[in-house]
Amino acid sequence: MTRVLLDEERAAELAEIFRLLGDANRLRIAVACLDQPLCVSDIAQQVGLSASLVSHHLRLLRAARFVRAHKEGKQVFYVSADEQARCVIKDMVSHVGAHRDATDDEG
Amino acid sequence: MTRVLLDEERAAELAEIFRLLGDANRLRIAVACLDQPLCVSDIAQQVGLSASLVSHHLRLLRAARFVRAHKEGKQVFYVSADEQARCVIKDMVSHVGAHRDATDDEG
DNA sequence: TGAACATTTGAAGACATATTTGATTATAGT
DNA sequence: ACTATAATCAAATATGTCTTCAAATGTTCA
Repeated sequence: MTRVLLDEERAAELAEIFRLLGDANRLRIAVACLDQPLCVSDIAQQVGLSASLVSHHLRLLRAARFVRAHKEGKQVFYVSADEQARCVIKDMVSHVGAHRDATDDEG
Repeated sequence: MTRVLLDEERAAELAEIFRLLGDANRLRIAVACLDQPLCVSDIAQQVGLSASLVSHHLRLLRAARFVRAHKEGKQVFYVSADEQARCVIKDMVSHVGAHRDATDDEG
């Protein structure tokens, strides 16, 4: 049997991650950046939110190292920070039984 | 390549789960109930919170079917609802790299 | 320099949530 | 019936968060 231990400090860390993904808009933004870098306005259009609001959420996601950003001219592209960030989301999505799509050529 | 798709409705569902675990106290309560049923006062003592507050959080966890309850005399015991609920937490904990303990004989 | 675009920032408002406190219900034992 | 314990509930406070809006920053191009 495997017991999960969780002291106060670790609980706070873990809860912080959960809390961050606990907003539907922010979660959709995080998911949008899973597979390829997207600029703010593209994300905004994809999730149907204002660029300002998306930027606000991206700042939080970046602060928690869920996404990283790089600049190209006027635009700033955001993408999942690393494989662990992707795993956390993908595993959870599959846990809850969301749809997956094996296609590669449609976006 | 596997793309994760997330429509608005599904994002809201998933975010709801994340949000629920996004509070450190509530997360610790959920973790405490992972392996064995515990009554409210035991949980309260274990996490260092008032019984009232623990009860409050347990109500939310139960509403989301993260835990289930059964009564024994004056006490109400809470335990993780099912294997999926346990997986969601344990996977996340391991993702973040929390301690695990393989012992069986200490409580 | 000036205009147009992309993004960020700060402040304000609306809204939701966590926590405390005291009262209330339910159960067991005397 | 009375007491003690366990848990829940309701109201109130405090705290935090999401969102919007307007202004500001930085970039490209003419």
